[in-house]
Amino acid sequence: MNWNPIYVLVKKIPRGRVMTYGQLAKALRLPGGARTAGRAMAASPSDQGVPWHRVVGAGGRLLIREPYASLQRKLLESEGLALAEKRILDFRNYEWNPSEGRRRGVVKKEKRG
DNA sequence: CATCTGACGACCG
DNA sequence: GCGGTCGCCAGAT
Repeated sequence: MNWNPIYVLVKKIPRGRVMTYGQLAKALRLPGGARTAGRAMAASPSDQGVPWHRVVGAGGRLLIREPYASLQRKLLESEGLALAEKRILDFRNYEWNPSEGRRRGVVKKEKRG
């Protein structure tokens, strides 16, 4: 199969969490950087369970264009993420790092006022 | 071969 | 915080 390491890593992103193209590139030391990750994602197979919607631009920006943009928004919202027009709100709380592995790493608790 | 176009990211104003 | 620009690299025309 096309076990592109990018897809392997993307598959590990937990539900309700996201990673950026740049993070993927950095984690896998992809030559060409984030664009390479983006190119791979654009060609991600739809029948291999790759949660492509969990990959977003730096800062939690939503970069995908229609018609997939709508689908991505829908999927992310269904996983509990709050979205603004062009980005994920409180992106920092959802960003996932492969090192977290099975660590809790869940949402950082907000300071109570 | 020249040029344009991206599922990008860092910078700058 | 937002839009514009530049650097990067592979594919398409």
